[in-house]
Order: sequence, then C-alpha cells, then structure tokens
Amino acid sequence: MSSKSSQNPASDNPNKQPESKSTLDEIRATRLEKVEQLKQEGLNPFAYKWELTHHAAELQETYADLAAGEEVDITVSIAGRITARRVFGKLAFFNLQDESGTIQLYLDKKQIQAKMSDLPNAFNILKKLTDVGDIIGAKGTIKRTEKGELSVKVNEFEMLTKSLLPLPDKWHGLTDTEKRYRQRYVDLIVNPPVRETFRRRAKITAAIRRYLDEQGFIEFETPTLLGEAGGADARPFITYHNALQMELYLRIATELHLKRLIVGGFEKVFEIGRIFRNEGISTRHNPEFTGLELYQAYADYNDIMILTENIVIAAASEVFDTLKVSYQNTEIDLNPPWRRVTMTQLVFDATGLDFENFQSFTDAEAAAKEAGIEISDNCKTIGQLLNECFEQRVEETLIQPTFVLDYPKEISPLSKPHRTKPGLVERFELFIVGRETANSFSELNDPIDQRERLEIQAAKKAAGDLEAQGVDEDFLAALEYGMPPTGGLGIGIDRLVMLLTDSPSIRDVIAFPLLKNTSAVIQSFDYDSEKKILKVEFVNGSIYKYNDVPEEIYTEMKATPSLGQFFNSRVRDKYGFDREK
RNA sequence: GGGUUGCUAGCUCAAUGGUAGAGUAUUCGGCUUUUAACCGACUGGUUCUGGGUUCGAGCCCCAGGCAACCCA
Repeated sequence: MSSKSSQNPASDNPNKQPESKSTLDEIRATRLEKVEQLKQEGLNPFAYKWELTHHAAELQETYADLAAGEEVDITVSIAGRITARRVFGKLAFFNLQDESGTIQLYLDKKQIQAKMSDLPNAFNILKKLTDVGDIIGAKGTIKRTEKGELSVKVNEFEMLTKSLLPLPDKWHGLTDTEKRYRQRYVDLIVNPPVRETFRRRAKITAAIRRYLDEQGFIEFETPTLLGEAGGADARPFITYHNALQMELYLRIATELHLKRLIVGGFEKVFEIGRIFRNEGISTRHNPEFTGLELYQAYADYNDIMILTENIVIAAASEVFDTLKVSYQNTEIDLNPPWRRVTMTQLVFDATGLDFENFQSFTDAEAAAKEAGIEISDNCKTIGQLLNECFEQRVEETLIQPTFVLDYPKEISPLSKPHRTKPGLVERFELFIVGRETANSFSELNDPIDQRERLEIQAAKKAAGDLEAQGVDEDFLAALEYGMPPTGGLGIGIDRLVMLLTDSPSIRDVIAFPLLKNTSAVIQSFDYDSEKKILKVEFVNGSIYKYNDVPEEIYTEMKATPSLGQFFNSRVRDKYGFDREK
C-alpha cells in the first residue's frame, strides 16, 4: 500500500505488482488513493461546478434519426454518473446516466490528448482513476457509432465527484428490499423505474394543486403540533415541548383547523400535508403519510363526489393518456361517472342482511351471526354492525372506483345527519382496488349536535379507547360562531400514487419509509447504585441513562453471555431513560 | 399482536452435519468500435447476533434482531 502511494498509477507502470483489492474496505481505500492521485494531477476530485447544455434524454430524442456512423459537429456539454465502463487500449466507452436517462461517451485517446493538451495524462486518468459510480462532466460532439449507439464523442472531460463506494451489481442490481428502503439513494441510482415513480408522484401532487387552484381553492398549512389530536379516529404520536413544559400531539388530520378557516370566511380551502398516526405498518400503512383535505362552503357531499372524480382524473391525466389504468394486472376504469351505491345496499347484496328493516340490535346481531359475520365485543349498535358487515364482506370486492354512500352515525362523529335516512349520515368513501382512497361528508355544522358527538367520543377515550377523539372546545366555539353548510373531502395521496404508479406497497411511493432501527450494539455500561441509574454507551457513540434500575439487573448484565440479548429483553422498554448524548 | 419465509463475499446467489463456493464487481496484464465487451491471472468471508447439541454446525435445537409477505 505505502509503496503504491509513492508511485503514479496514472502513468502506465509495467513493474506494478498485482494487489488484492476486494473487500469493501479495500475498495474504498483504493478509491481514496485515486482521490489523492487526482489531486496530484492538479484535479479536484470534488469539483464545484459544471456548465451543462443538454441532458441525455434530450439528445437521444433530438438525434433519434441520426444514422449509424454519422456525426454532427455540434458541441454539447453533459454531466452524470458513470454506470458502465468498457475500456480498450486507446479507446473507451462509458455509459453516463443523468436524471433524464443515459447516453454513451465515446472516449478516443488521440482526440482527448489533442484537446486537453494541458493535461498530458488525460486519457490514462480516465482509464486508471475513474470508476463506475463517479460523476463526471464531458464536452464533445454528437456521433452515432457504427454499432448504432448515440454517443458524445468527448473532447474534454472533468471529474466532478469521485465515488468512494462500489455500486451494486450492474446486471442483477439491488433487489434486497430492506437495503432499497434503508439506502434509497442507491436504489434510485441503480433502479431507474424507482426514479420514475417519484417523478410521477411529484407530477400527481402538482396536478392536484393546479386543479384546485383553478377551481379557486387556496392552500393552507395548519399546525402539526397540537395540544389535542382530533379530526379522525386514530392513535396519535406524543411529543414534548421543553420550554412550555407540555405534551404535544402530532396531528392525525387537518380537518378541524381547515373548518375553522371556513368559519373565518374562506369558502374553498385545502391542505396537502403530512399526517401522523401511531399505528402498525403494512403494505398500505406508513406511520406518516400525505393527506389531501379540502373544504368547500355551500356544498354537500353530492357536490364533493363530482369534485373527487375531477381531482383523481386530473391526477391520472397527468401521468397517463388514458383513464383505463392497470394496477397489478387488473384494469381500473376511471372514466366518470363512478358507481354510487349505499353501504346498506352493498351489504344486502353481499350478505342478504337488510339493515333498513332491523328493529333491534339483538335481531340484527342474530341475523349477522347466522350469515357468518364475526362480531367483536365493542360492536354494540346496529350501525357498528352494518360497518362490520361492510368491512368483512364488501370492502375488498370494490375493485372499480365506487362511492359508498351513507354511513352509520356512530362511526362518523363529524358528519351531518342524513337528510332523509335516520341513523345514517351524509358521508361517502371512495374505494378503488378494494382500498379506501377518499372519505367525505356533508360537514356537521350544528354546534350542539357536534358537542354531543364529541362528548361520546371523549367518554370512549376516557374508557380507554386510544383511537377516540377528545373534545376540542375551541373548534366547538368556532362552530358556535357559525360555519356555513360545507362539503369536505380527504384523499390518501400515497394510495392514489400507488394506484397511478402500479406500486404494490406504500413504501414504494414514500422515498424514505419508516423502518425499525437495527439494534444498537453496546460498547460499555456502568451502574450508579445510589441513584439506581444504569448508564449504557453504544458503539454509535450515544449514551443513555436508564432510571430506577435494580442492582440485580446490573449484576446479571455483567454476567450474561449475551449482552445485546439481555439488554433487549430486560432493560430496553422496561425502564425510563434520558438520552445523555 | 399471530403466522410463513428469508438473512452466506460490495452486489446476485450456491453449498447431505464433514476443507464455505460460483457469477459479477474490485486489483493486475492484454486489446482502437464496445453494449452484461472479450481473453488471462490474482484476490475477497464475524455464514445476522448469542447460547446449546455434536468429535465436528452455514445447516440441527433454544433465545434474540431485522426484513418481506399473509392474517387480525
């Protein structure tokens, strides 16, 4: 190693001994050495800037009809990451990838040496000091090679960023899902379709914003940190504000604040923002996700159905030429109008249970049991039972876009009673591919009724229901000033993007999905027997102090054959802690 | 929360309880029209972690970690 650093590999040295450079550490060390060698050549391995005139896709398109062997004497300047190298004695081909796509670099020794006369070693630098993964800039002319590959015939190049770590296998790529999510940047480099998915996501949200703007909606940013989390049935994340000495909740919906804005006189408001729910993780759930909520004064849920169609169509039209989209090999037809059907009708069709005619919960329960519905202990009303039947028998069958109308009052504490159907509310949910994709109601604006409903929620919460809402007094005060009749809508943007990008998992449309920390390795630990504090230092440098830990734990911990396992099962999550570092 | 599967070289994957291997990448040599370039040579391992059984464990047993999928 030390003998090598004294020589200059950029010049061909026939006496060089073969060296083993195979482990990750060795590869990295070799590349760091190349960094030094670039510096010795007077080059900056981490340059400041590159003026580019074109992108790869643009050139591919412009010169699509250029015949093999033809050249165009126009100078272009491009930049990107080297994704493949094919090096010959005095000629080399690199594939260069930029955001738009890839293009080949045609690197001819004679030409480069002639044009880069102040760097006599230029071609050898290219051969010896560049690697797949490096980011370079190149200027040259356009040439389609005899083999038909459009290329930039390079006059001059510059190393812009030397890459120190090897990229995954160019043929098999990166398939390990865990690594793809934990190191999304690598995923994005080597799996171009992933970039396309996120590009589409951005287009979809932009299209929705544009459409709503055209319709006269204005966008707000309501608070994320709240003293009380309301507007949905969900368990919130709790955090703490030191200076105010108060617990705060991360929002589980934007509903209650957007409605305050309607009270304040705005007639069309919306927010596209991050929502946090302290729930499990699945292919359809991430603890933080993006919600669109909008509220339109003087509208009811019938108006909102049409608006929902228009929003989804605006989003789909942005990324497709057709409204027939394929999701996981099923064709979904988004052409409006979408099916509109009541929950009661759907449950009747699926189970034969007629919820319009049950006189008592006991009757309904008996009939549902007969039909094979599983009834949980907290299902105590006809409305809850109707919802159970719907979830168990209908939901997953709603593949084509379907508005499910008129929900039971007791599971919809913020919606207005149905104008003709007792026990139901004016609410719809949109289902596509068996998933709830949107939720809407004619908003409840009777402050007295709203208070009663929230107090029922608060009672549930007091009884231990972690998903029930509390009473937001300020929201009720706002309603008492008067909220016009209003239609509201929530759309799960991530699920919509899943549909429009054919992604099977929500993690495929969230750039950095939440993953569990890999368990920390303990460096050392110490115990203060007077204060009963166990101090643990991890190899990543962080130090935690666990409070009120009995001395036996420390004694056992010293004796255990497996420290990490003992810590995970007996200390972590068992004692309160302060993070010291 | 429950179940199933997986975790081995940078990446993709093999390996009856019996010397841990291949392809690719890296390193070195050759090559002026390549497209997963090719030819030749050399390397590269905490088999996720900790115990146990065994003469011997990547493989069997126990416990734990992480992930994917399914279910609630």
